[in-house]
Amino acid sequence: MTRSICYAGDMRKRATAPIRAHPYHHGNLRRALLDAALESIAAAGPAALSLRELARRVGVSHAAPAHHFGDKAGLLTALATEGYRLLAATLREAWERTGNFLDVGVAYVRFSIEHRPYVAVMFRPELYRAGDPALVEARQAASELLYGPLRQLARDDPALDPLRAGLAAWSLAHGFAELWTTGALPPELGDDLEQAARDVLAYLFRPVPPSG
Amino acid sequence: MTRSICYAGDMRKRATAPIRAHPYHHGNLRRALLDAALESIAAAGPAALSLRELARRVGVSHAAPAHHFGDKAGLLTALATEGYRLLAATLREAWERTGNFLDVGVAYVRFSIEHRPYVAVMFRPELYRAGDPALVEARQAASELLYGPLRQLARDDPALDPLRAGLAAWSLAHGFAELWTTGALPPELGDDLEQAARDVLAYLFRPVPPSG
DNA sequence: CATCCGATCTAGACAGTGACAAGATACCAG
DNA sequence: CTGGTATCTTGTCACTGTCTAGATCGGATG
Repeated sequence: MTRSICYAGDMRKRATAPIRAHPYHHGNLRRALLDAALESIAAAGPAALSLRELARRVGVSHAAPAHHFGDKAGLLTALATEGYRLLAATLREAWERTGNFLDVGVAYVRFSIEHRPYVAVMFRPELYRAGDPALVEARQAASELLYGPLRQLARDDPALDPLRAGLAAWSLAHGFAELWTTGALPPELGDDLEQAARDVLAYLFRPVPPSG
Repeated sequence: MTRSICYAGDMRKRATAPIRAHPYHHGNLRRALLDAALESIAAAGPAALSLRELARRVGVSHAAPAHHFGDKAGLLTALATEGYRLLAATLREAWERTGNFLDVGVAYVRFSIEHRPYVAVMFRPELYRAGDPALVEARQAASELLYGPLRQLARDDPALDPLRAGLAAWSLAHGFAELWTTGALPPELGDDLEQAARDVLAYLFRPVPPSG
């Protein structure tokens, strides 16, 4: 989470207006609500999310969120979209930096853990509007970055079906991340996520030449 | 779901009492509520679950569920426990019937799809009491059935770390099932779950002898 | 500078929810 | 028949999401 939060008591406001606890216009309420939602989800999951509590925490009235997101589902749709964009950026960076397929998988796992609030929403489509155009576009972009590297790998090994092999890799990374976050994993695995992910992911495509 | 449901208008009641729409004692309210919950979760996910609506659908007062489960979390704890027991039975059956490791994975995927309501609760520990003794026991039993077959496989191939290899298999099956249910998979994969799962799971341990 | 207009936020109200307390009913052991 | 306990009901409370109407601000237009 690299974004900075712009709260109500912003310095810009104080220069022109007398000190007020609650200026009428927040400045960047949309972002503040999203950040508050991420915090809340990190603490108690998306099911326990309360729009009114977000509003309280940010210092606006209970109906203010509705204007920016229309709906609770609207807010979660925005979060999911942002999550898919962030995921796509993460995967692209990993692929361009290492050119290594395994590292993309590890990056996927790391993203799932470090940005758990996003992922907790992204893969619960019943919570948001899964047909939203911006969301669909962001999701497809992220998906493409998962399959792209695989197509390249399939050129070297004709026995590899890029679709199913990619799906296997995606499933493996996704499942490992989910099992890790739900705490379902045995403690003998240790707490070094990076190493554990690498060890486990390596079981896929073992016979494939060094790059994998 | 092999259990039969005992609803309010049971024949036994009618013999001794005049025809009543709502006899005071339901007969098997606990099971009826669990079944209603499964239906509701199948339709709208566990987040949208409403105890009062369950009570209405079963034909009891809004506070009746509290007596059997104490709490909404209590009901979900019961569901998760039951889910883990069912999963354990499914995996055991698959392993004893086929002795094939891949088939256990396929059974896991099939369970995740066919009993989606259970799984939707089981892997969202923030929704229930994850420390509940009965639940912990059921979860460990299911987990053991995932690792057991792997230990046997590791005897043939010393290079196999049973823990991490088992985790890879579990992650792969779990991730595939989750991606399938969220509809995140490309349509080119077809709609034959059994075949798709087999194809994808087969990418793990390819070099391992035929039994895997 | 004055004015208007749209974007942003507030205030109030409503039905629905989970949880709690107190009471009613049914069943069962004695 | 009777007392006691498990089961269920009724009433209530604070809280939530959503809807309505209204207040306030900021910036563009004249």
